Amino acid sequence: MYKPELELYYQAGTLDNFTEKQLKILTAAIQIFSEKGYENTSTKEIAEAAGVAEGNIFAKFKNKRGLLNAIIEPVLNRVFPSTIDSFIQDKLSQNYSSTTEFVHALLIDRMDMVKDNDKVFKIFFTELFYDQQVRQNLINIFPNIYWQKLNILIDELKADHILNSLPNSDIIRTLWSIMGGLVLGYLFFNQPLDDRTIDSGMTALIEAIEPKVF
Amino acid sequence: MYKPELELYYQAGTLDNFTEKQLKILTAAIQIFSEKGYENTSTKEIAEAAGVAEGNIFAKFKNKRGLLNAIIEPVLNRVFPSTIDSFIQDKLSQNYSSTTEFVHALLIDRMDMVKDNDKVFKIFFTELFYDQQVRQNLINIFPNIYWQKLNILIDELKADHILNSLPNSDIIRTLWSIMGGLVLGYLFFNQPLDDRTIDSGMTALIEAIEPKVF
Amino acid sequence: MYKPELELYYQAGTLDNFTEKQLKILTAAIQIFSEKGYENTSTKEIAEAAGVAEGNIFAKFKNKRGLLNAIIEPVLNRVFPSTIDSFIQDKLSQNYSSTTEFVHALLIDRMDMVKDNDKVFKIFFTELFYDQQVRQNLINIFPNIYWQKLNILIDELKADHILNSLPNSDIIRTLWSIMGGLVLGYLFFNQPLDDRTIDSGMTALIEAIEPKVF
Amino acid sequence: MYKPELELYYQAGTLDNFTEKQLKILTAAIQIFSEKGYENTSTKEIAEAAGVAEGNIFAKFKNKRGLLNAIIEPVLNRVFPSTIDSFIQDKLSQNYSSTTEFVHALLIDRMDMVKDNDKVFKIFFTELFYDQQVRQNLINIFPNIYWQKLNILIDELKADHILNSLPNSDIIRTLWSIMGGLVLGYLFFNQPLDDRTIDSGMTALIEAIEPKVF
DNA sequence: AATGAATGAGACTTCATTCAT
DNA sequence: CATGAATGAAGTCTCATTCAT
Repeated sequence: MYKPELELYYQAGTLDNFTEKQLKILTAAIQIFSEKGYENTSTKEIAEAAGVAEGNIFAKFKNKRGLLNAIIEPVLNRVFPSTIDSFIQDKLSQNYSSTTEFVHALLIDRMDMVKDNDKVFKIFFTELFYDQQVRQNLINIFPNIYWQKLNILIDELKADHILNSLPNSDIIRTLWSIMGGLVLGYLFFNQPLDDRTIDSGMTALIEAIEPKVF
Repeated sequence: MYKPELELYYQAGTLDNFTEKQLKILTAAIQIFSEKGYENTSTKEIAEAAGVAEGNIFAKFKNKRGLLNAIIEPVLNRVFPSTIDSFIQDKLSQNYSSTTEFVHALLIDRMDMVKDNDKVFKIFFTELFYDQQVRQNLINIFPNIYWQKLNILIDELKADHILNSLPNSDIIRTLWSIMGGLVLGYLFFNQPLDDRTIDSGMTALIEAIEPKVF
Repeated sequence: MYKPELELYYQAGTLDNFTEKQLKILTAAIQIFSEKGYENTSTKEIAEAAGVAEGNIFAKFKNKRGLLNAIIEPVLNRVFPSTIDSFIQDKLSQNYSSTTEFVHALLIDRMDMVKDNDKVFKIFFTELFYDQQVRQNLINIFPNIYWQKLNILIDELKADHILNSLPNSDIIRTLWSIMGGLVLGYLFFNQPLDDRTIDSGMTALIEAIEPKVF
Repeated sequence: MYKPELELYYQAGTLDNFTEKQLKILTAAIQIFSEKGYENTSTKEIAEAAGVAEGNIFAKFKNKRGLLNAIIEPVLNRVFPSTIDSFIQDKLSQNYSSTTEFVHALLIDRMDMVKDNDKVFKIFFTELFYDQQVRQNLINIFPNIYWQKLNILIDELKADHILNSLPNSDIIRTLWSIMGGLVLGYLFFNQPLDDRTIDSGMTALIEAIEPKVF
């Protein structure tokens, strides 16, 4: 469903604006940034790996930071909003009949996306923890309206006995803690992200957020 | 129990080898590294903030990286091993009577430590995700013997019906996912780490790893 | 026959790879190194004298040492081997009829080369005495095969009564002692290296190494 | 006759003014300067090798250059003048009966001195080629009066048929070329300076400067 | 659009020297 | 006399960025 590496961009047809050399730059940058980190990579190194002249980087991406942003922004602007959107809009209409179904809908697609774009996500998370600005950008992605909708959705899922009665913020944190644990383990600590592992995370998550039955 | 910032070092009396100016450097570095990141901080900036000549940094810490290591190493060499040790040795003898008790023993002290040394931990986690070497160092902290003991301990807790029957690796991942979620949320996303929040995380963790009762 | 300063490089067309600014750097470096010595010259000083930005030095020569090597290497890799080669191969075929002729063939060209590239040779000899590595490089220039050929040649010259019966090593040392005396006197002690002086050295050398007649 | 290393100083009783620590500094400096060169040696390194505090160097020798001068000056102020003096005054009275005798008187003692103080001489020659000031100091050692006396002496030796009729400057250059070849070969190129080698140099020198017999 | 030589600010680091103790 | 922490000028080198070709 998601295909390797530049997959995140293709979907929007964004890459149509890139020349072949610019795509080489982007690919090389993703490779090297993910290996050595943004700060430890020089533009010269990227140009050499891409097989182009250094000046090309600045012609298209304005400056080095612009190149990083071109990699990070799709995660920020496309992955998160669309995730939330599909979560709220599409999935809402599906009337989950069980917590398992709900959790499943959330997890599977996202994990595939991470695996298919692992280098991009590695860069994203690295910068997320390194750069206050990136964190702020992530936070700004979610305007109040989202939180309101999300809260309404969670309240409804509670009423339907899909979620337990913990505060919404706790449910959300548990959700991204488990998801984050899987993803960061995979990206940074060579841990598996196969079906069994995802299932296991799903089980833990369900236990934590489903209503207790008596 | 743990007191602010340089607390991590004091315990071992390590700071006895530091002159007053060197302590000022360390304090300034912790402050600025945690704000702007290691790569975005110049040694000149640190020296100015510390009110000393730049050369002092290199006299004591050899180079800029040595200064970072002086901040990170206590987390690596003292926090983690002692945590594991106390977890395995001390706690083992306590014969936990419930999952709640077991989880409580793990969480509370560590969270206090994070709160009291938040800048140091922020630097640590930032570098953990930024620097492959730091990750390797963290991994090397845990020799095989630890994993063996840990597995034995978990097996015993399973037999005592303190933990459920999931694979040990899943239990461990759930454990540090929930803990990590609390800590990273606190350090990087301005989320609370008060007693209520910790309790909530504890509850989620317990639900996920305690045995199901019928 | 040899023309001033960068002559040593031109012969090989090596300088085709140099931009105008890089040539200015090389020329300035030769000038200042020969005046003040490598260690007492800053890259900033060279850049200013060359009228270029300091960064250019490192773009072409990698580091300060690389700049020195670019000056020294032609002496090492081109002057010495070619001297030996021509000495062994070309000259051998000429069937010297007298010691004078033999000595003349050795001395004249080399002395002209020294005079035309005096700054470069001054730097070379300074570093030769200052730096163990340069000495080692010089020694490595002469593989065993050279020494074997040289010994064979000397033996033949002995048989032809061109050289006396002293041990080969003594003949060689006398040869470079006299030559070195002329060169070092010229380069470092403002002594003349005109035809008369060279002739005088030649005479002394011949007296020392020609066979005695009875 | 000359004993190792600090021998050059002892003779004058100069070392009476040195404390034990200062002697250690001097010894360490001679060792390290001769190995790595003056510019590549830090005062800290010397202090550590001497087992004293860095400040001691400056208390006695004023600055780093003062330490170098303390090593070089004895060569300059004691070795050369006394050599010349003894050459002119003492030896003159001996009425050499042959060139061999004359050369022998010059060479033997000097060579022993070099061997017994090899590190000091290595430093001296290195600096001689590296530093214009040292060369000037060496030249200044010989006031005109010396040259006049030397010329008179050489003229007398010519009249006595001890030396040939070459210009005095040529005789002098040949003399120090051969001597220099022996010494520099020994100090910088691991060549022997044993009796046989010295004899061989002596022979070459004699051939070059003795009168031709018919 | 593409090149890569050139720039120069600023980074890290070294090190001779000072001086309070 | 002895110490070594502290200084800060000066050094080498990196690197994002510009711009003429």
